[in-house]
Amino acid sequence: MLYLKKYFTEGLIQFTILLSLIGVRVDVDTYLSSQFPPLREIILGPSSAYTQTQFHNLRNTLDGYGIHPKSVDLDYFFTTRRLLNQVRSLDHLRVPSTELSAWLVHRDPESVVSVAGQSSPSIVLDNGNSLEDWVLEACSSALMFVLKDIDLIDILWRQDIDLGAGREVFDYSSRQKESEVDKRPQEENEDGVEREESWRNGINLQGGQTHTRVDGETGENIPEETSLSLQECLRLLEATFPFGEEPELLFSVLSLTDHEGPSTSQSLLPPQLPQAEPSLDLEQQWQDIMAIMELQVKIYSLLQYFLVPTLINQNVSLHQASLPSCSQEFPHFFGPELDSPSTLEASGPHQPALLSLSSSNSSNINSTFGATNLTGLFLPPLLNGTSNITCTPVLQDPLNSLLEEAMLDEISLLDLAMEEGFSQAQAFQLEDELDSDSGLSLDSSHSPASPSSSETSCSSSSSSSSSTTSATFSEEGAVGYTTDSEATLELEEGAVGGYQPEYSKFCRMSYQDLSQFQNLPQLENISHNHTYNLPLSPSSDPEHQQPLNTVGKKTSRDKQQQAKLQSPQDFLDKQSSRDERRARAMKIPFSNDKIINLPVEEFNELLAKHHLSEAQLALIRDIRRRGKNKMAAQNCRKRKLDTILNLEQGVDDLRRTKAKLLKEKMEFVRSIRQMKQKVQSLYQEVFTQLRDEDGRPYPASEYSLQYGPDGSILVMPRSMVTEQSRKPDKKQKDKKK
DNA sequence: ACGTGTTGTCATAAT
DNA sequence: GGATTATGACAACAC
Repeated sequence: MLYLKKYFTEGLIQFTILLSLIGVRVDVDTYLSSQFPPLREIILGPSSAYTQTQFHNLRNTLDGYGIHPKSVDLDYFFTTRRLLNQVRSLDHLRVPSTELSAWLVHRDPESVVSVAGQSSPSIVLDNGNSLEDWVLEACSSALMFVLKDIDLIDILWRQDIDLGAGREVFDYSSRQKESEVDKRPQEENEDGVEREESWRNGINLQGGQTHTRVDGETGENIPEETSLSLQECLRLLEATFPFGEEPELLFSVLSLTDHEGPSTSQSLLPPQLPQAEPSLDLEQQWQDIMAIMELQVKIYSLLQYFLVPTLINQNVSLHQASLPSCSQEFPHFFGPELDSPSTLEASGPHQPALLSLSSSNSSNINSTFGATNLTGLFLPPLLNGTSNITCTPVLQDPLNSLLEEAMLDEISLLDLAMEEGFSQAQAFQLEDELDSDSGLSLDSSHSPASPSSSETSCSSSSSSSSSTTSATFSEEGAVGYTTDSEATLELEEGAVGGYQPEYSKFCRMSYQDLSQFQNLPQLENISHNHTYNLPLSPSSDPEHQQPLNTVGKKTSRDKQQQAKLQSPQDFLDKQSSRDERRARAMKIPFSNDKIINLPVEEFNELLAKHHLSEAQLALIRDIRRRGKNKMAAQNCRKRKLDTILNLEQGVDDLRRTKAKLLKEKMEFVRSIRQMKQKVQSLYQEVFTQLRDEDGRPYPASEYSLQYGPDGSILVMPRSMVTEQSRKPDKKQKDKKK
């Protein structure tokens, strides 16, 4: 059981991320919600650590967790939670819910590009399945991606064969042919139709139990049965794709996989692979997964050699396909961060992704759990330093889409830099602009009132509940209390008791709550030594005043103050708020806490019970007004701060969106440019083959092809075209085409 | 001494 | 209309 638990706690997160990277959506909700609530908390974030507190309202709730109808908590609670989740989701790798679906690129008999995961039923992880089955499924999926990539390379080769002039048998051990193909993208128009068809056949991938191979000579689909086991595949791949070797080796493998016996020519595994290899232990599977990832990186890097411009025009993701050299041009974009010690630490064996997840917040996600670091988590430094995955030309596979979402920012920068000819300095500038704050210096990780700090405080206090300090906090729920003795007093008096302990359970903190922890070592540098006259504090009763700092070691300032004190009464006066001192001076017979926090009816009853002078009544009303206003001011400030933070986040979101849209725009522009080139080449080809009645070619200087309104194509003298084009602009565009 | 951040308080408007 | 809340402005205070 420990064995399983170890893998679950340390490996589940990594597995989830890994599988997400390779295109497998994992349902972790079942596990997280029913079995591992802490994990869910770590991944999805604390649920309510960023909500403000209104002490006077808590007493009206059943358990301290409810929200007063008039409280801003009501909408603020949900809004904050939602926004926080959104913020977290921005940079976190998203953990999809409710299903495990493997995108298995497959090849179907209808010669249509399809992705199995889009239509195939999802594999839902339920608790009935063993983890081993799940792991094996994952391995199978990962392997299928590797093999899919082999198919892709295979296809590319067949593409070259089909497009070759003589359809000669290709020498797989030579890349000379590839270079030749590279050099003649425009010379194959004669074979364009067939080439298109060949491409469709070649790219026709499918996952499943059968592997349909496209015959290089006839173009027919040849179904093949597959029986290669996971181990066999891994051994084959590992033995054949050693790192650092030349691409020629890959060709040899492709030759084997495509043309030799059944033991090597079948690439896709049956989904019931766990049954095929039930003896594989989890560690082996994990190593296999890592090996697969490494192999994928290798294959992706090798794929860069194969991309030819003609393929870009087919069905290859343009922006992916056009980045074959980005790793060489911009290694520093990913390299330093990936190789940074923090990344290595985060991906260490003892604290894998968990620490990064739990400690990250909206402001430092990029540095702890960003997409870039995700690659760093799973890719060997030597390879991920070149970020092959992000820049690798691949077909429209789920890895691509997932990576694109997770690494959008970085990729966008790279794309912008390369596509638009940005200088590296410009790219860095844009990156800094995207990453930088809005100048407000509201990094939540440093703000005492920020959600992250609140969460930290909560976790720290709850995690050390055995200590004297936090014991006071957790037992009395005295968030915001000045002393634990006061809390005890409050309980004894029962004035507003009954809700503080429940309140503490949920670790909700008010705006000023951090003052409670100012003596905690880890928080000493955060909070000033302001002592609040908090509404819940019963310290207003002079007779019950106790020295402060019973919850921790005294600060030097407190010691100095205490040294200066000449009497206990002076000390009490020093520690009391002005209103408390006034109340004491006026001999108000009840606490300021009651004055401030009692509901109006009880407050009036309280006043009626005692015979008070006008001065006392006026002071009591002032105390109540000021006390409520003080809380209101605190809430107001907290709201203001939150608003600023949210706006800041909104600015970041908009910047990301802008970068994404810019990237898409560049892709479209490039696509249009390529289409125009293609149309132009077709135009030239058609035009040069046109002959007049005498069999002579039309001189290009005098004639041009024009699209008729009914779709026909006409040969027109340029003089006529010029006249027509003077009127509408559209025709001029047509003329250019 | 000065700047900055935090907090309490007041005045006022809004609820 | 009174009670409460929200918020800008100011002052006091701590660092």
